[in-house]
Amino acid sequence: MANPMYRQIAEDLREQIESGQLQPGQQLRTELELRETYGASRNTVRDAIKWLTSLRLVETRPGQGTFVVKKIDPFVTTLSGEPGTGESVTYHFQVSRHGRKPFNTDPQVEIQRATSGVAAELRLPEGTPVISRHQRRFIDGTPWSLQTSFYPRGFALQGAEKLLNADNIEEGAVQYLAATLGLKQVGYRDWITVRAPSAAEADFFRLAQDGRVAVFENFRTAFDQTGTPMRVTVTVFPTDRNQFIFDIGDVPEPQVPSPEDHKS
Amino acid sequence: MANPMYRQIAEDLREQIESGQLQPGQQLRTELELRETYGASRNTVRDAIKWLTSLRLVETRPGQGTFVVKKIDPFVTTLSGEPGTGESVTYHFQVSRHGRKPFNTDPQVEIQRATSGVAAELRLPEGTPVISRHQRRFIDGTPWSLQTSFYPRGFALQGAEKLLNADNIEEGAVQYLAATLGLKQVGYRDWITVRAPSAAEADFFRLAQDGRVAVFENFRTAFDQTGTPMRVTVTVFPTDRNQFIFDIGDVPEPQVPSPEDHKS
DNA sequence: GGGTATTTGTCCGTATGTATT
DNA sequence: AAATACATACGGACAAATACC
Repeated sequence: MANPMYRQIAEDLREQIESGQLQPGQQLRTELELRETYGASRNTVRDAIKWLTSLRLVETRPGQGTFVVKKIDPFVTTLSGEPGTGESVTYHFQVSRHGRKPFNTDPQVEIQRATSGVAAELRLPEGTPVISRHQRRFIDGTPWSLQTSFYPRGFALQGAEKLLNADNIEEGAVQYLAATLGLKQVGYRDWITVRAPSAAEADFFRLAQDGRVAVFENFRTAFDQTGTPMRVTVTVFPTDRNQFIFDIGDVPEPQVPSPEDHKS
Repeated sequence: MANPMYRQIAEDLREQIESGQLQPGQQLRTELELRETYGASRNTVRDAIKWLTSLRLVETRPGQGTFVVKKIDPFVTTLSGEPGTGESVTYHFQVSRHGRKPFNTDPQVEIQRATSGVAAELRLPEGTPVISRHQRRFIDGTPWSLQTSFYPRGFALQGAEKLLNADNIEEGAVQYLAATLGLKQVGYRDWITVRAPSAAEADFFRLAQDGRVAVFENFRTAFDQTGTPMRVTVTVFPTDRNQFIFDIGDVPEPQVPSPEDHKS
């Protein structure tokens, strides 16, 4: 089947991993030992390990060894909250259900020119200045997501000055905009894609730089009562530790669904 | 920065790709030529190419060369249809909006024992026999998704015999179950994860076997008017050609959003 | 169909560097 | 400081896939 020798070695090791003979977190035998075991050269053994690395089954640590990857207990985020609920509230709710502690850095606020994507969503000409509020978000100390919200700059001039403050808006941006500008968020659209992380993202999330772990990118466009987009939020999540739930229509209470149950 | 030579070579090639100097689909110079260009050994050049491969920037074709990956015009699927709408209808609607032609194989119907995940979602004991209906789905000839729906076996005995037929249920399974068993689908929960493809999945989707392109796995649990799960649908989509939309609350009409606009 | 040139894939051996313990 | 283990880099040989004549 898998003719080349390095694939056969990889297949053998893979079976040991998937059968539980090699446990998550456990160290494999060293390259020199595996060379003896399989009667191959060290480079061929390394090719086998690279193959398993690409499959995200093992990871190598210089000076230490090769280890079976530990599955991260995933962060499960319900993205279908109430339409009038902002991101922070929605996320906070979901996360605290698991008894986990989220932590957000204070937002980094900038006036930026809208990129084509953000401009199109906000129905503004490309390059229009917008308010950008960027946050890094952790759960129990683990890097969880990078989030940037974009608002039309006019919002700040029309009475929503807090958007320009580098503080969390305690009452939530949704409530704040409703109170100050009379903008009610009546709905939103989530657009979910997957791509390779940028170098900065890989660094923040402590992912390998080679892109083997991808990231979700979620574009959320929120609409006010007139059907006008009032905000675009871009959130990036590593795919190795995040899962999402959307409830559509009438769905009974969660029963604390366990991610462990979700395997084909 | 990226000290090792192969990373420097990779970085140089990457800039050529991202600057557009090397166009999608275009062939890179051969390994032998790059060896001359960079004054490195062929193996070092190959390491650089492997790095770019892992980042999904290039792909190699034996006997032909190395090519800049072409971005696939993505299939955008709206997963938040009406709660009373089945998968086939929802997907069909979305896809035809783009003037694309979906094609589903006839379902492969089996009685299987529920795995732990499916059993938990259907609230059945693990190992309970369930009806499994599996389809391969294409758009314009491109492998698009693999879908398996699971129903309690009792449904067939109670009057919904068509569930056991290896034919598409023309009126849609949702309408059929409403007509025969009085089960109205009032809502569903989508649970979205990302993982490496199995060998069979990589084969079907024509993905590399090394898992560098991941797949979405969506677990959809549908509920009837009593809040009881009536179906679990597991759908697998390659992440290199699929994106998803969820509309929550009041969202204005699509305006045919272009995926090209969605880049950070 | 067969043969040849081209290009990537596999496998080996060796030497040295770097990270960790 | 020494030992261990993976990372980088080189050079060489042959195999396999593809394209072209």
